Parts: sequence; structure tokens; C-alpha cells
Amino acid sequence: MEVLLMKMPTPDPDIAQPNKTEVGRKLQQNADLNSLSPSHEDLVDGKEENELESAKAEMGEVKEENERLKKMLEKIQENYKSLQLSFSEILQQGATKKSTSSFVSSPPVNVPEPQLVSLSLGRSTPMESLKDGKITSSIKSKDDPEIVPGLTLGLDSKSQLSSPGNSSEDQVKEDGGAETWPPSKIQKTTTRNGDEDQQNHVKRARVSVRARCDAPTMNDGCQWRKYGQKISKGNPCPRAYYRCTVAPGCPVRKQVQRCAEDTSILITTYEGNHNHPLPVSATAMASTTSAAASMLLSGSSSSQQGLNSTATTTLPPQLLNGFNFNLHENSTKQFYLPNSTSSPLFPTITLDLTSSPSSSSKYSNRFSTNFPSFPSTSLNFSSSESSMLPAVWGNGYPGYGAHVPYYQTQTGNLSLGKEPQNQIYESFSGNNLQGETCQQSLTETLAKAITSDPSFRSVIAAAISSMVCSSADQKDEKFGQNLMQAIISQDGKDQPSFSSGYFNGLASSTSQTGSSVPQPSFPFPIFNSAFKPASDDKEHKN
DNA sequence: CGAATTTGACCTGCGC
DNA sequence: GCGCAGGTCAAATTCG
Repeated sequence: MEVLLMKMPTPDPDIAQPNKTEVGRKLQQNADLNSLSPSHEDLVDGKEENELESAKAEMGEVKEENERLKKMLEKIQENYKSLQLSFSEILQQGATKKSTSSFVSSPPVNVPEPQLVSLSLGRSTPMESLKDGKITSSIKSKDDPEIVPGLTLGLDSKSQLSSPGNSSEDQVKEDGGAETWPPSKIQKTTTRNGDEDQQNHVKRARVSVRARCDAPTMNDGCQWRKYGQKISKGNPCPRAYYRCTVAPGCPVRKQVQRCAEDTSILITTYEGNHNHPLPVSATAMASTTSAAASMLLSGSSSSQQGLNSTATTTLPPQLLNGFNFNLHENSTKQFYLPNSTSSPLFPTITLDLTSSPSSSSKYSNRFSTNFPSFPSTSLNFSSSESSMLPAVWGNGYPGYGAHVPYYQTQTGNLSLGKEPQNQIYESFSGNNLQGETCQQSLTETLAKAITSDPSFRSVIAAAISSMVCSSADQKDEKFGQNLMQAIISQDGKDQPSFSSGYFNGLASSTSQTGSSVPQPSFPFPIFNSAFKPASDDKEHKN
């Protein structure tokens, strides 16, 4: 996303013809061929004709490609223009709002260039940009999400209740990869101002993975050390706390708890991002959670109007292509979910990999009924019917793509239907009960649905790669490859973007089991830094 | 014997 | 201010 956005602000006429140089070069080659040909006329007449024809064909292809790129660039330029327009509008509205609002926390707005705003997504975002994005986009995105694609920045939380202020020290301390730990210490040193609260929330976005697992913990390839265990209220099953021990000082932690209703379901909640190279076996899950968290973070916006209640996050239409995801945050206990390992205080995205319709659908339903403001975005890989895909992806509301009012949508359910979910679960559990026919149709269905958005594709691909890598089963692998191939091909057809390389990387990595493979380059800025190929010689106990 | 796990104590935030 | 709950620490214990 960032890559794409980075390119947007510079609608250079030269860039508008990215392939011109290549076309020119090929034309020149053809010209060279023509100029050379007379001297060899007698000898290579037939050969020359063949070459000419092939060159013409090649030129035709290049022209087509160029046309395609032109169209794409036009789209981008249009988006950029609308972004610029809406951003200026947002700035105006934000300024108005700020002057009238009594509780909105915002330091003097350092109005960034539009380009900077476009880049200010995700955790690596400079705080100033985050602040601006948070304040302005939320206001606008609710009114007219169509006009603000890609401008939904930052995470909302209690910041709306806090007082203005800034702490450059903490900013410095918490900026970048130098994450301090433990969070409690951070909390100790930080004051209750909006920036820090927001920063903490941004940093502490969580990814919760629900999966069926008999083992005490899910094997995600990483090395964990248990440092605590608690019985949480409402769930007889103890919650275990783990920290990553791959590298000393790694801030990543995870909580593991069994679902009270279905103890075969293991809820693993990840928090933080690794500050070290990961073992190959760990990158799958890391990329999954990273992608999900990044999606959550980069796509979040805030509701300034909500009074100590929920903040609605709707990913920009550009990002989700009409799929509405709602991230709910709150600061009160009223949204406490007994069975969830996620804290109501922090934005949580849930990857539901469970297969039991009884448990997962019930779970989802509960989100929307008993817990109308549960602070969660749920990627539900579970029991919905495949045919329902579009509807479910649109938060279960018919006519996906329409902007669903925030008060109606409680949970962003991203359902891959029962079949994929089963497949996914089988991958985790090491069983495979699904036939290849099923996989094939699944592949097609998924590919169709996924093509619509690059970021979304990334999340799905990461999840899939996780499943594939987690499994030693060949069928799973084949399934994953099929699926990703479908994605890749669609991707290339529609809009060449960063995800092509990403998926290719994934596809190649999944095709070679056990060997050291190229690490996927994550399309999310916040997770790129530390993810480099690492030796997998440290295998783990989990 | 070193590393990992267990478990009770402690800290912090929040609601009343 | 008090109590509750989530989260973390660190000494004690267990394990390989």
C-alpha cells in the first residue's frame, strides 16, 4: 500500500509513460535490425522476415502493456487528485472541528504535505502524521468514505478523552524499532496524553488467532518462553503468557488461552513485532499476523464523535474494495469478552481458523449480538457458506461494497467459507480431510474474491502461506500453491502491484519445503525491517 | 547444572 | 480510596 501511495503524489508526465523507454528501446532495436538487414539481404531474407514478425509481435505486446500501464497510471492520478481534494477538505474540517471540540486531543497540527499524509500508514508512521490522519480522516471517512480512499490513518482510542500534549522523549523512545519493554514500563513513564496513548495503542495492536489445536500451544515456528499464567475472569482455562526468546529483548509476546466454550479451540494473541530475523518456519505465522495487524493499523480511522465508546474503523474502499472492516475500540469494561484473550483496551484483529460451525459461528454471532461493541476486527476463516462469500466479506451485510453504517457493524468478518477454513485447520492440525476437487473450487472462488484488492490479497496470502508452511502435508501445499497462483495471475492481469512480487515470493517459498528459501518481502512497511532470511537451525519446542 | 516452567506476589489501570 | 482484573516479575521448582 505504501509503495503504491508513495508513487501517487508525483504524477510526473514522464512516469505517466513508464514503458515508453522500453518501447523506444525496442523500436530502436527494430530500427537497428532494419538498418542492418540490407547488408545481409541475400543471406538472411527469410530469417529477417521472421525476425521482423517476431519483433512486430513483441511490439504489439509492449504496446498492450503500455496501454495497460497508462490506464493504471490514469487511475492512480485520479485517485491522487481526489485524495488531494479530500485531504484539503479534511484539513479544513479538522481545523473547524478542533476549534469547536472540547475533548478532542490534538496538538497544533503540523500540516504535512499531502504526499506525507499518503505515506503515513502503519506503525512506522511518524507520530505527527498519525495524529493528523487520525483526527481528520475519521471525520471525513464517515461522511464520505468514497472520497477519502487511503486516508484512514491511525488508531483511535481513549485519546479523544485525553488532554493535548506531547512528549518528545517518549516519542523518540518509542519511535522506530527501538521498542522498549515491558509495556508496563512504558506505561509507567508515559503520561496520559493523547499522542502517547495513541502510540501505545498503535504499538499494541494485537492479532488474535483462533485455531483448533490439541497441543498446549500452536507451533508457529517461533521460540517462546512462558513467563506467567493467569486465570482470567469468565474463562476457567488459564491464560498463559509467553515472550519471544529468539532474540534477547524481542518485544513480541503472545497469550495463549483455550476457548471456554470449546476447549479444543486455542486462542493465541500476538502482540508486537519481532526485532530480529525470524526462522523460516516462523515467518509464515509472523507474516500472517503482521499482515493482519498492518491491515488493522493502516486501515484504521477514528471516530471523534464517539464519547468514550466505540471507534469505528472502516478501511478505505481502495484498500478493501468495498469490504468494510470495523475495528472497535473502547476503554470500558462493558465490552469485555470473557472468552477472548484480547484486551478491550487494544485494537485486535482476529484470524478465526477454527472449523466448528457451532463454535465459530456462535462466536461471531455473539460478537454482533451480545457484544455489540467488541473491540475486534475478525478475519473469520470459518464456517460460512462459500456462496455467501461476498456478503460475508461485507460484514455479513448484503450488497457488499456499500458503506455500512458504523453503528450497525460490530465485527469485520472476513470469511473464507467453510471449505477453506477446514483446509486451513487441517493444515494446522496435520490432518487433511478435504479432496482436491474441493480445493480447486475453493481456489477459484477465493481467487475471484481476492483479486479485488492488493492489500487484502496480501493478508490472505500471508494467512495461506502460514497454513501451507505449517503443514507438512503435500495436499495442503498444493492447495496453497494453486490458490496463490490464482492470486498471482489475477494480480498480474488487473493491476501490477507490489503484491505480485510478494505472492511470487510466497509461492516460491512454499514450493520448496524445508530448504532455505527467499523470505517474502512484506508489503507492509512496519514489518519489513527485521524480516530477513534466517537460519532455521534453531528449531523450537513448541 | 543450566534452561524452562510454575506460581504467588506485585504493579498498574480502571470503575465504583 | 478501595477492590478487581489483567499483566508482569522473580524465586522456587522441575526437567533434560
